[in-house]
Amino acid sequence: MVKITDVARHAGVSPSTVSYALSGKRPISEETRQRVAESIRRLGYRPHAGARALASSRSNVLALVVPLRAGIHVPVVMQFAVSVVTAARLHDHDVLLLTQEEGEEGLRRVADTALVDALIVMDVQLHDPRLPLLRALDRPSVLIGFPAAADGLTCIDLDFKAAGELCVERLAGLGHRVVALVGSPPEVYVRGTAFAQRVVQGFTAAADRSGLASSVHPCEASPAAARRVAEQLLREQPALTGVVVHNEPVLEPLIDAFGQLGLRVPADLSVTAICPDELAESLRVPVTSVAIPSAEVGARAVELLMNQLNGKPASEATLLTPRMTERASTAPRTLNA
Amino acid sequence: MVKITDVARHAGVSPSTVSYALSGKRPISEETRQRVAESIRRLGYRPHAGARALASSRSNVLALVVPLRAGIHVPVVMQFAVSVVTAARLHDHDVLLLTQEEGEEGLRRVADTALVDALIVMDVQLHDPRLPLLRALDRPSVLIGFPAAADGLTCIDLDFKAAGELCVERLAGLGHRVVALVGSPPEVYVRGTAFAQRVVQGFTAAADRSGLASSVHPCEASPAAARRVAEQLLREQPALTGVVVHNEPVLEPLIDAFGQLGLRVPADLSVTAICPDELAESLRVPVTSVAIPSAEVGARAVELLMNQLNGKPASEATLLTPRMTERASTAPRTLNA
DNA sequence: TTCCCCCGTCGAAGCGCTTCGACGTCACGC
DNA sequence: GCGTGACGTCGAAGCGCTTCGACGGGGGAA
Repeated sequence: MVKITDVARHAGVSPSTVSYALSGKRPISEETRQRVAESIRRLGYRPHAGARALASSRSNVLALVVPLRAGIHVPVVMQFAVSVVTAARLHDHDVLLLTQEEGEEGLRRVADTALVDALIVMDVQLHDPRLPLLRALDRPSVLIGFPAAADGLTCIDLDFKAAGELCVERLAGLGHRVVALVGSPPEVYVRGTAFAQRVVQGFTAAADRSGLASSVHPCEASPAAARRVAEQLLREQPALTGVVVHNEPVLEPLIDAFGQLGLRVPADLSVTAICPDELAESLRVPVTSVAIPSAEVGARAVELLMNQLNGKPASEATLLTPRMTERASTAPRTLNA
Repeated sequence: MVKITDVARHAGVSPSTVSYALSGKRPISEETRQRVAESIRRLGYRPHAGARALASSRSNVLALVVPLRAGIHVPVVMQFAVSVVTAARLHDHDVLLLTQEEGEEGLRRVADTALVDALIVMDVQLHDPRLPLLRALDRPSVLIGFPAAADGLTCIDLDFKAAGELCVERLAGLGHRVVALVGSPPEVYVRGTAFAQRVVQGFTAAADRSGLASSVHPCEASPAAARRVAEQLLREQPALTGVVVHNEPVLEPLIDAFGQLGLRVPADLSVTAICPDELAESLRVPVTSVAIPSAEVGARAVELLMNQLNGKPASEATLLTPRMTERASTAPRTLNA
């Protein structure tokens, strides 16, 4: 293994000079820098990560905790993970993958052993048991999602409340008067997953504000459940002309089910969704949707951590403004009349 | 930060004794071990990962390279990643997540900096450009999937050829005489993804052996493409009664498309698939399928690495025997006659 | 009884890097 | 002309851990 002393000897400088040439933490003359760079290239030198971590107390690794629970949409998680890795690499950091299964002990372990410099935690619950730990840890962390009390914690997420509102307002703007929200599976609400609840809040608030009749329906992630919800909606709200869907796997089956029940989208029924753009675009009837910007959230989360690692003050809350893309699933109600 | 010398002092032993008590690499009396354990508990000691890595030249971290390409089914990747993390933890290792985007340089980096002890590489191509590098690297690696020449490399995967055969044989056993394979998107074959090609081989070989008329159809991962393939199949092979699907996102749309074209599954058409069990089970018509055992592959991959890290000889090839689960999508051809 | 060897423990020497203080040199301002 | 800094570099001191050789004591073999 070629080490820093080998490079130093080869370049005719001291090891510390090589180190400074590499880190830029002290001025090094252009000529020396060149010579060092050349020696590094020639010898194929790679600094030893462990030695570096020990000496600098920086591992240049971030922990990413991914959820495994029922009811979360896997591709979104994956896309998010990838964007975190990509963003981290831009800052010369790597990403350690932890599963939620590891729990608080896992977080404590990677933090206390100095395996990682900072943590990103996904799928935050309203009253997440990990919050006290994250506050107490001596390393910065970013939560994806907002718990009930976010004080002292850095959080980021799509503004799901605004997303819910946006979906309703769009329908209201098209003249729809009776709307329903088809939401995530019941267990997601039961365990207090913040983003799901926020969508409900936004949906309800906006419906009330606009004077719409509205209802909320959690829905299992299966075609059969979608079918049941569709039937139930027609039964209970015969005047229904607008549906907001916040449940990726159910979006397509639900539209199918409405179709089989004689309701065409968008002729008889307008649908808006909160889901990744790729999903919304790929359906038979492309769906007007609020995007879940996983890539942006991931990148921003990394930026927030980097700021903290570089001693900048931690901004507490970052809510990303939802953006809606008009597609083929929405139409003015006048057409249905 | 509490360090090993603190523990040693508190327990009235030397640091090396603490180290040996922890690692078990030398005999330590039960009494001393107890005392050390108690001190560790009391002081909340956690060994510094970097220091450990430096001194022992073992980071206890594995690299996992995940694919990002088009045409791969994301949930399978995610499930695999999770199983790798879980298995790694059982061996006191963590997992560093790399994207394929990082390429060979990424592999070299984490290996040469001693950031990781070993690597797991997914989505191996038949002529993967990373193979020479992996052979040359001074740390062990396991490939998920088989390249054209696997010599000197440890590989593991489902036996996709056998899986393709199994699907055909099942259909043949039910009396079907004309079969088709609906495969992965064209780009997957173009770039020489081993498992996709192996399925085709198995499918064709088994069909020939059984004297079946057969055809192979790559298919984009969209409902529209599924529809087109369904129409094409009916046109070109009117006598078709058996279909093998190796393309997760297309499985459901394809069955739907056949339905709309007047072919009921399994009454008119028997379908077998190679896909995760969860997918096969969740469809309207649960599909007879060969499971993709991501969890098992992940766990086994980790075991293989651990063996190599512990100095045991590296087994070269591990092919997992495919297992088929009978579900509702297959029926004897006599029924259709 | 004597010799060996194994058990249990210690001390010291690193592992390869970063960082701190120090030092010489040079340019500048007064 | 000399103090003052900034610049560029060096040497040494660790960072916290593992591991190697050594050593005293006790038990079994001879």
